[in-house]
Amino acid sequence: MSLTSPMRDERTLVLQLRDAIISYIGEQELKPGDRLPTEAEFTQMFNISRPALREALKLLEQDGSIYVIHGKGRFVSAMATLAVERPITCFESVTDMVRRYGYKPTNKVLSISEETAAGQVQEALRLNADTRVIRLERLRMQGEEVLVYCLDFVPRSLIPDRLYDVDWGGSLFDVLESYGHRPVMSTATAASVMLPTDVSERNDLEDFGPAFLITETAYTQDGAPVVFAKDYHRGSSFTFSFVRK
Amino acid sequence: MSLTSPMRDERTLVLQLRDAIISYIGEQELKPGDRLPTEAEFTQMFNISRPALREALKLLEQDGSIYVIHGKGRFVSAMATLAVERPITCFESVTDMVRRYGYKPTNKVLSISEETAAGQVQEALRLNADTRVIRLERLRMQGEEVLVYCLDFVPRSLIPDRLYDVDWGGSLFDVLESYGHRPVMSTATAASVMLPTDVSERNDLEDFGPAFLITETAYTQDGAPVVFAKDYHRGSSFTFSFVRK
DNA sequence: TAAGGTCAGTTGTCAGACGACTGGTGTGCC
DNA sequence: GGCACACCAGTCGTCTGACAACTGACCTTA
Repeated sequence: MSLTSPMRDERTLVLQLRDAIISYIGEQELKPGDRLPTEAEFTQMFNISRPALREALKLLEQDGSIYVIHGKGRFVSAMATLAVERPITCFESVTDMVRRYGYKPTNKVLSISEETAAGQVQEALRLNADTRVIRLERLRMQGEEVLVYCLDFVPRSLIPDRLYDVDWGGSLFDVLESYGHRPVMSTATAASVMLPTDVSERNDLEDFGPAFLITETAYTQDGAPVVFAKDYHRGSSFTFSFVRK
Repeated sequence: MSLTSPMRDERTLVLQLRDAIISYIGEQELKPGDRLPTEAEFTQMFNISRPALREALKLLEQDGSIYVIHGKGRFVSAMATLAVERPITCFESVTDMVRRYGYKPTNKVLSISEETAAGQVQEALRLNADTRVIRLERLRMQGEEVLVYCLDFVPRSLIPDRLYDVDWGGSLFDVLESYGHRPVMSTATAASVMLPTDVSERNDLEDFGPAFLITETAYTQDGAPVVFAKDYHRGSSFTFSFVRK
């Protein structure tokens, strides 16, 4: 059993190993509680050194796929069989998320404006009291049906162009990336709420029903907050999955 | 800088190291993008070997707290500063979760019965068509207010006692643990819904409002599903946090 | 001046060794 | 015969030392 197809160098050996072990568990149809090959067997199988193998195994231990008993061996854990395709903990844009549900959404910009950061927005984006932010209000539609009502805030300084020169109809993350502020992760909270009455009245959304609200602050790789968002997902159209451990 | 207070052996060295590095980042007030000490420096600092250190660093890489550039060094990532206290991805009983929100909940058993598994329940618990399950319906109350409406299903075979000999007023997980079926993880989905009308009518919950529904299948360490649950959390009382990356 | 080579610093990988823990086996004592 | 204990093989935990590969800066040279 070799690791990479000849020409593929790709990533670091340890990550390849980790995936190879996952594949091995799948191919051998190992069930939770089953014993894994020993370190010695794995190193021979993949023809790699023990430290490299151990780093890969440690990764699997950390995410709970396997567990180890000193002096006995390593064993498949329940987690290994509980792969959720695309959990809520995966960072992605609303646009991509909606598409994944099989929708072909169109975006409708309700309003784009500039204002002074305050309260929740100011705090999340770590701004001074008098800092300007862009306020973007959009609807994600599937045909005539509103799927998500999105309210985004971005520090004005990140986008030095005129507001009307920017295409707000696509993914906000793409816009930010084009200005060198690509968000890569976020902290978020989820709650179940009704749409704010002013929003539902203005947009004829009285029948929107219970909304799945994700309040999210997105950060760049170097830790700078670049977006504060409140996304109201139509409850009857979205279900979010995840693993708890 | 030593690792453990003298008498503390506790866990494996690598895990101690991981936490020590996290502490180091905190103490030195390293910000995202800052460079970490080299492997050589760390091994001297903690007086441990390089393989052990590398395993610890790999763990931090995996969860995104740090990133590495071959030939340059390791750097603090944004994730390191985004610690969420108790994310939704942490497996815990509804009882514990509610307590964490500062409530002192009382449990009210609405009904306990036995029925034949079917549909969603049968599928989640991987049961045959004619298998018996326990159906447990409860309310978590704070004073007179209902916080959560819980509907649980457990394979009958896991609890060989008479239903009325069991105390269902506490954590269901505790009951299962006492029979040797402690759940340790789960797969779950979250959605925003209204309470089923029969539930709200029977329990006088017409004003419950939008509910945060967590549909969860819990598993033991060896991968056996032991609980299928639908927990309707009062939307105005609960917010769930998590990190996306 | 610009292109290229060289070198120190850092991470990636390898090899071999010994310590620590687990479970089973066998022995000796009662 | 039964029980307690010592021993031993198997496995994971940790250490030491070494070399390869990559990065960036410096130096040399055309």
